[in-house]
Order: sequence, then C-alpha cells, then structure tokens
Amino acid sequence: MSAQITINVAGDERSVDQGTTAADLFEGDRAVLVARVNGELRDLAHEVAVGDVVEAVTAAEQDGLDVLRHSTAHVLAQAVQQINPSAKLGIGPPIRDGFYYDFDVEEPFTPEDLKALDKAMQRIINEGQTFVRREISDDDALVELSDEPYKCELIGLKGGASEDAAEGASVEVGGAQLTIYDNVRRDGTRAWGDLCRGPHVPSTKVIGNAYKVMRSAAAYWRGSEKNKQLQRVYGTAWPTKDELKAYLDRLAEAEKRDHRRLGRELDLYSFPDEIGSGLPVFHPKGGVIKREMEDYVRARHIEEGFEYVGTPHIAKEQLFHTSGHLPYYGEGMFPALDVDGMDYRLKAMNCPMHNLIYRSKQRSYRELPLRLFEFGHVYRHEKSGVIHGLTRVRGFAQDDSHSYVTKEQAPDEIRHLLDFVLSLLRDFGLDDFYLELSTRDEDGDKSDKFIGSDADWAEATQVLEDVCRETGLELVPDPGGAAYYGPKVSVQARDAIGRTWQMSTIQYDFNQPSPERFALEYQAADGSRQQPVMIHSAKFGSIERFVGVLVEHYAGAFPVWLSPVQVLGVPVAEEYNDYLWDVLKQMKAQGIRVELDDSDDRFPKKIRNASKSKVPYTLIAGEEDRSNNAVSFRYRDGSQENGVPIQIAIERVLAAIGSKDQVMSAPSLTNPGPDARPAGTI
RNA sequence: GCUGGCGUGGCGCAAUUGGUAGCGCACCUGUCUUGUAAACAGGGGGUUGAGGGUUCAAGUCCCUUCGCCAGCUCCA
Repeated sequence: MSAQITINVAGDERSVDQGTTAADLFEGDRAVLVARVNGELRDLAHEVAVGDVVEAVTAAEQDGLDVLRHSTAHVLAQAVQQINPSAKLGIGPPIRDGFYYDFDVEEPFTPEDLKALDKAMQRIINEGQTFVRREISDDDALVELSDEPYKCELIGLKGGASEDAAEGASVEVGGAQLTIYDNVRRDGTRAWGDLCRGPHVPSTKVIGNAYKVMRSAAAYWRGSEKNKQLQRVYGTAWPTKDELKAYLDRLAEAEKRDHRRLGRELDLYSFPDEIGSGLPVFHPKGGVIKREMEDYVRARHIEEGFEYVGTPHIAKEQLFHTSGHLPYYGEGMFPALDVDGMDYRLKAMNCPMHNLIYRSKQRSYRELPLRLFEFGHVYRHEKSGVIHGLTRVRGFAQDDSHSYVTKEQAPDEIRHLLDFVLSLLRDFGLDDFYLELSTRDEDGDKSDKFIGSDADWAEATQVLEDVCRETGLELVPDPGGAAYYGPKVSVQARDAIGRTWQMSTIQYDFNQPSPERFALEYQAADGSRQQPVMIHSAKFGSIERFVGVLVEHYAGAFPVWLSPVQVLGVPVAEEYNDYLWDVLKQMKAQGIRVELDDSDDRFPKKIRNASKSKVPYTLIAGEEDRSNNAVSFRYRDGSQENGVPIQIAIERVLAAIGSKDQVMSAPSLTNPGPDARPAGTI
C-alpha cells in the first residue's frame, strides 16, 4: 500500500505509486533508452518524484544516440581491461558518428587487438549486463579508483577547473555528485565499473550488433601537447545494424571522392616528393579547372570594385616585424633566407604588401573604400603531420583582398563582402552554409595571443556579429579563434555528402594599420588625417584547397564550365573520325574544350574510357549520324540522345557552359537541361 | 611536431621460415575497328623511397633519413 504521487509524462498528468521508475512508465517500449526528467537525462532506473516532468528519450534524438554511444564506449573499456587488466582508463565520450575511449597501455593496439576487442565487446553485450548507478563520495572514489590515475586526476579537477578539463571529461565528472556505473551480469555479479556521470542505457543488450571498432591512434591526455599521449580507440555505434551499414557505406563513398585519389585518376595534379611535402603541381587538366576559377573570380572581383594588384613572394624580414606577424606567427613561417647578409622571408600573408601599396601615396577619403585584390602566393611552414592533399599545403595562392575603409564604412563593406563571397560560392555549386564567428577569449587569460584594447575588440566583434545576423544564416560562436589582430567570420560550406569545409574568411582588422605599424592614413573631408580600418577577406581561402573541395563535392564530375574536357568525341569506327573532328572543330571555334578519341581502341573501350574520364558530353558519330548531319549525345549517367543536329548540339553545350549548370543526364530525363534555362552571364 | 602503420615499374597489387622480384591496367609495336563500360598478339620498363649495417645471401632483419596514411596537437 504505497502513496500516490502526481507527475507529468509526455505532457499528460499521471498519478503513480511512489517508487515508480522511469522504466515502469515506459514499460514495453524497448526503444526508450533513458528518460528526460525535468530536463535532465536520467537512467530508466531513476525513481520519479512528485511534480516531475518526464519524457522518453530514444536513439532517434541526439541525446539518446549519445547515451547509446557512451554506453558502447563503456563496453569497449570493459573489453580492453578484460584483455589487458593493466590498461589505465582515460575518458570515453560520444562523438559525431560514434565514440572513443582513451587508454594508457604499455603496447599500442594492433589491428589484431582491435579485432579481438570487437569480439570481446560482443560477448559482453550478449551477457546482457545492466548499468547500475552508484553514488560515491570523492574520498571513497579516490580509494576505489586508486589504480586509475587519470580518473583520480579528473576527480581532483571536478569543480573549479572544469573549464580547463579536456573536451569530453564532463561525461565522467560533470556533476557535483560523483557516481560510478557498475556493469552487473544477470547472475548479479559485478563485471566491471567506471567513474561516470551517466546516464546509460539499461542493458548492454540494447547495443546489439550495430557497433564497430574503427581504429586506434594516439591522443594527448586532456588535449594538451605537453601531456602524455594515450592510445585512443575509436568506435561507431548506431541504433540499428542498417544504420551502421549506411554509415560504413557513407565512408566508402567519401573515400571514392577523395580528391587525392581522383586527382590521380583524372590526371589533375600530383605531389612530387622531389618538390617537397605540401607543394602540389597542377597538370594540364587540373590547370584548366584552376584557370577557369581564377579567371572567373578575378572578373567578379573587378566587377565588385576591387583593383587587381601583384606582389612578390618574398620580402625582407623586417616587413613582417613591422606588420607584427613575426613575434606572433614566426613558427608558421619558413625560416629566413640569407641574401648577402640580409634576411628575407617567404611571405605567409599578403596584407603587409598591400599595406605598402596603400601607403605608396597620400590617400583621400574620396578613394575609400579602396579594395586591393590578388592571387597572393603564400608559404606556411605547416607541421609535417598536418599536410593533407590540396586541403592543407605549404605553398598556395589566396584569393586575397584587403578593403581599406573608414570606420563608418566598415559595416557596409563587411556586408558587401559577405554577400559577395556567398554569391561566389553559389556560382560554384555550394549553397548550404553556416557562419562561424571567431572572437577573442572572454576571460582574457590568453590575451597575450591578441593585440588591441578590449573596447576595440568589443566594437569590432559587434560589427561582425550584426552583419552575420542579417544574413539569416546559422551563426556558430568560436571563442578564442580570432586572428591576433581582430575577430573574423568564416563561411562554412556543406558539400554534396554533408561534410563541412571552411571557405571564406572575413577579418576585421583595427590593429595592423595602426600608427606604430604601417601608419596608414587618409585625409578626411575636414582636412584631418584619419586612420582607416582594413578588412581582410579570402573568398575561397586558397585556390588549391578550393579545387580539392570542388573535386570532392562533385566527385570529379564537374559542371560543364569547369570540366577540363567538355566534349569528348567518340567515333563508332575509324571511318567517322573526320566527320566527328569536323563537328568538334566547330565547337572548338566557339571556345568549347574538345577532344577526339582517335586511338585504335574499339568502340566499347572508348565508351568505357569516356565514362571513366567523367566528361560531361560524349559525342558519338556513326553512319546514322553522318548521313543526317547530326551527332549523338551520351551523358554521364549513361543516358543518351541520338540524332541531334550539329548546330543544336553546339548551342546546347554553349548554353550549359554559360549557365554554369551541372549536366549529368539527357535533357528529357531528370532535369530540364540547359536548353530550358536562360543563358545566364559568363 | 607526437603516436602507430606503410613506402615494390606511371597506377593498383603479389613475392613461402631471409634464397632468381612477378601479375593486371597503362605504355610501345603489329593485326584489327560500323552503335554504348575492357579486341588479339608481341615488346619495353623496377639496383624494391634514399643512405648505412647484419648475413654466404636482404624487398624481407637492424639503424638513420625522406615521404605517405590515420589520429592527436596546430591551422594568424
């Protein structure tokens, strides 16, 4: 005979016995992993109290999925300590697509170890162990976990220093009350336990077989280079086996799109060892993509009021002291070159040189905004381990501009730049964005990384934030990520398979042109001398990287205007070479990039090669076409349109180039095709 | 930079316990070429990333170095 209490379950008032658990409320629904009680996630074993508002949480929502993954991480840790009892535990939080757990072990994990772990995990899961929460005092925890030095360190950090704790540590010691989660077998024996804030799924059974141990790698304890490296095991976990499979398929798809692989397969660029790490070379076909981009971007800049300039790759070292880069950024630059006793540096940024162009004569307020733009080739001494294909290199061209404006003009200029970069990205087929606002740290204890007064920072940050809000795009804060001289906003673009890439950056700089640096000034209407502010902006960040991103976004199948070869002629037999070449010559005369496959391969082989090369238009001609003065189109998806009159064929290709459209299939099939669209501007 | 893994013809891969470096594609030559993803035959090409060492013998083992891959840290 127990007392009744009133609670709220999923919006409905209910009266239940005292001592009722969340599990009782959702009994029978096995999809429920944990409960949200008054907004806090709780184990299903949690007893509800008077007035509680209780909701079911399943793996369909992120919170539930995170709990599932975190519980899987516990199973992994149990498996590791089962196999190697001397392994010390680090932390094991859920992450995007899965989880990890860090271990301090004598020997790093081998691929065989990982397979063994996978199996050991399945055994643990099949045992149907329950996760049982147990509260413990700090002192008792330190005794119980005396063999786990990292856990003890986290207990010591609990509270005051939590800001400083490693990402993910909060899953262990997030609350004021320490808890240990014991894994208990069906026979009541304790299999394993871990200091953990929880909550967890009720039973390991819930994990099923929709998980996989992925890889291992070293990771610094608490994320600091100064600390010991632990061995991190990564895993993935999903609500169902099908979702696991879909995830693994996504990874395989991403691998097929890898721009390093496609660059080789499509003969776009390479990375010769002889030149050096992070120093790519563009082959003729990659050169076409790069040139089309550059030509277009240059033309658009000029339309938007930028003036095209040019500056050298190296400068006397003093220039970078003047700019303030050297004390702050010396490690990122290549070491000095001694030229007849004078130290020169490869430039890692273009702004100092643009400043000198600004300063080359007296400037009037009438000239502002003054916008200088170039493809500036910069060299950065990236650490050897971070270099990656075209996306992280040591030498690259920035599509870099600096706008010199009055303080009053700054908001408009930033708005102008943001609109401009978004329109440029859209022209290249990227149209799913969010913005990231990088600011100085709030708490000032890293302020030696930044120059300038608090008031100036606050003002500049506010200006950027206001403009970002106007776009209506999602805005993600990035505290501490600013440049040393000012806050920045960066445009993050999602590609065709949902990955995000940092593209454009716009940086508000109120420090570089300051009197003690470049002494930039202009004469105002009242005759006084004023200091401009400058706004740095790179639209694609780097040309090289953008090429890499486009290759992955399009999986090598570019829109027609960017395709290295736009039309590939394939004759049905040798006899039609001349006829087809005649058609291609007419296209070539219109500026279309054409090639004829006049090799002695047979027809089917030529089709195969055309298909593998991902050209947008394969133009086929045989007897039927020749006698009708026509050609046949074959598209990248294998669809086909026969008997197209030559003149219409030429117009169709030109229209697709002009519109910048993607063309994958015959016009009658999945899209209205270039003919149905206005020609657009080139 | 750190931890681990890996470097074999242009590319993708083989090579039992250390015991003659092979295959496919590509390339070259020849014979071929009539409608949608690989015609046939022959041929050339590698001192196994580089340097040093152990051994009768090293692609295989050891050291150094360069580079690549994954992750960490970094990315003004």
